[in-house]
Amino acid sequence: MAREFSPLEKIRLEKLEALRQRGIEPYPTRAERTHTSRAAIQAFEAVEAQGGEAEVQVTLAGRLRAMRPMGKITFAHIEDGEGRVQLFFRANDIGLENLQFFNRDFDLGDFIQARGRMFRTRSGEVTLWVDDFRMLAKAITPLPAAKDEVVDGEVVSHATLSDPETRFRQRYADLAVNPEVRAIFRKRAAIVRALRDFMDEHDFLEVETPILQPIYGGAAAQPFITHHNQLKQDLYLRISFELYLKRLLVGNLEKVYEIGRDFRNEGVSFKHNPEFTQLEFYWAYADYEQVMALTEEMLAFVADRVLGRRTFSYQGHEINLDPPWKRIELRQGLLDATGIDIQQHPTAESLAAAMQAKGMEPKPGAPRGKLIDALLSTYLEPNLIQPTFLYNYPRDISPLAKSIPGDPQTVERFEGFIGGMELCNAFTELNDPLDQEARFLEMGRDYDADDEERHPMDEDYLRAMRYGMPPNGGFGMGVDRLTMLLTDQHSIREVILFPHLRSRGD
RNA sequence: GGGCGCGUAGCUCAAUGGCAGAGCAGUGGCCUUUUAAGCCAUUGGUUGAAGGUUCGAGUCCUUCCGCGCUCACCA
Repeated sequence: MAREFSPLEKIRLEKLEALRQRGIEPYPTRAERTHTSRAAIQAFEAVEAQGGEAEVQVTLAGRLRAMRPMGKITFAHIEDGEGRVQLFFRANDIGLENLQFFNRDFDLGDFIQARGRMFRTRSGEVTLWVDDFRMLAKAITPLPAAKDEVVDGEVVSHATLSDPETRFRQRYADLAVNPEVRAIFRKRAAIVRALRDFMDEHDFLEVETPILQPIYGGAAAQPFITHHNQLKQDLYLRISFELYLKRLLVGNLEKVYEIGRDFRNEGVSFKHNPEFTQLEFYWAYADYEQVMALTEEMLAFVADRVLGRRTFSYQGHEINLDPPWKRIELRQGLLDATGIDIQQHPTAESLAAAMQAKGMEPKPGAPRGKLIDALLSTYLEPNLIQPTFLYNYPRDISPLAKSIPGDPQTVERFEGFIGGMELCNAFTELNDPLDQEARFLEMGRDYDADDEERHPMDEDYLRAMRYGMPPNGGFGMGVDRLTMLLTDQHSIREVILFPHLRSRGD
């Protein structure tokens, strides 16, 4: 099917043809630039501040974002990676014919290059006085461009692209016209950089482990399934890094971390995307208390680096990342929030009865761990605004965590919450291969690999553990959620460049 | 997957069941320090798609597509 151009696009295609008729290549191979917008303005202001007469000659490049032709002069703004700068064209300098050429055949959205000297206009804006200009790349489709107005020094945009569907499907257009969106992703990059620096500075080794896995594990999520043609083998996209990273501890890599993508074939929501970025680390000879302390240190470090301070606003709440975080034992937290002591209810039946007695509606047939998880999600999580660790979780929802000595039903596990949202999950890792095998069996893994209904036993992981795994603490954190917090975004889609959307036949 | 809501020009939005509109963008013209520049003129629509009710549907009904919120799901 041939591309259908809109009427607006057809006009621009005519201009493209007009350029070619003049012998001008609308997509030249090379560009020139001596200064960014900001550098040019700063260079001029520096000369100005010294009272100097020296001319600041520059060649700038960027995207045309505003044009104001006024007879025999034209003002325009171009935008580059650092900001905007005004251009001033005058028929006296470039010739009337060239000015009209610019006004007629150049459009908003085109990339251009302009040479000249910097000056300050009567109304005070540092501007490029253009003596030569050139097309760098013609835009055929008009940007959904807003018009900006400066009111009391604040930029007010009118008719900005705001439809979420268009913004996410055409993120390039969103980024091109919404500078605050670009700022979010710059901040995200700074967050990831800070996390990496923190781990490196603490002597953790960055590693990469398989995304395509014959047996998935490390979390209780549904996987995506794919297929290797030549090997005639189904493979899963990983749902966590955990089991591979802990194999590395068996290999005497004492401190390892990975930052990468996980894939979970589950519901999409404002805090769930099917693929998301996680940081996991495993730390030999540490326990969950040490991991808790390192978590506090890490987030304070990231905040210092990225924000320059440890407080920030999230959805109307002032959050403070100064250590130490609040610590609440899960049992006590649930007791305070619901009046139910989970310790008094060692079975699902007993706990469900207690919940019913409180007027709750526990899901029929749910195991005890699920009921506790539901209580946590409903009665605790939404209220955990300031950084808080919930710790000591029931064993039956934590098959990879080690029990508390003397309390086999409770494991050394914590989750960190900020802004009413789960951010991280960590525990003292189970390193007893026989106990691990028993837990896998309890969780429904099976040695009978022929039965497709059952999740196969990860025998290789157990073999690794049998070689001996040092005691260790492990940690996982959603990098997207951390970015949501530090950029004050309610939706995970706002911090993922190309969030998952249902495909559409265009 | 369930419930609720939304989908109108390139963008942002109007339109009691009764002629589909505005601002910006676009096009033509005037304008030599403007900055949402201004002034004059003007183009632009399968109202997400398909059916139905009605003399008449952007509006009401059904189905479908997509998006949002929410619930469920989610160690």
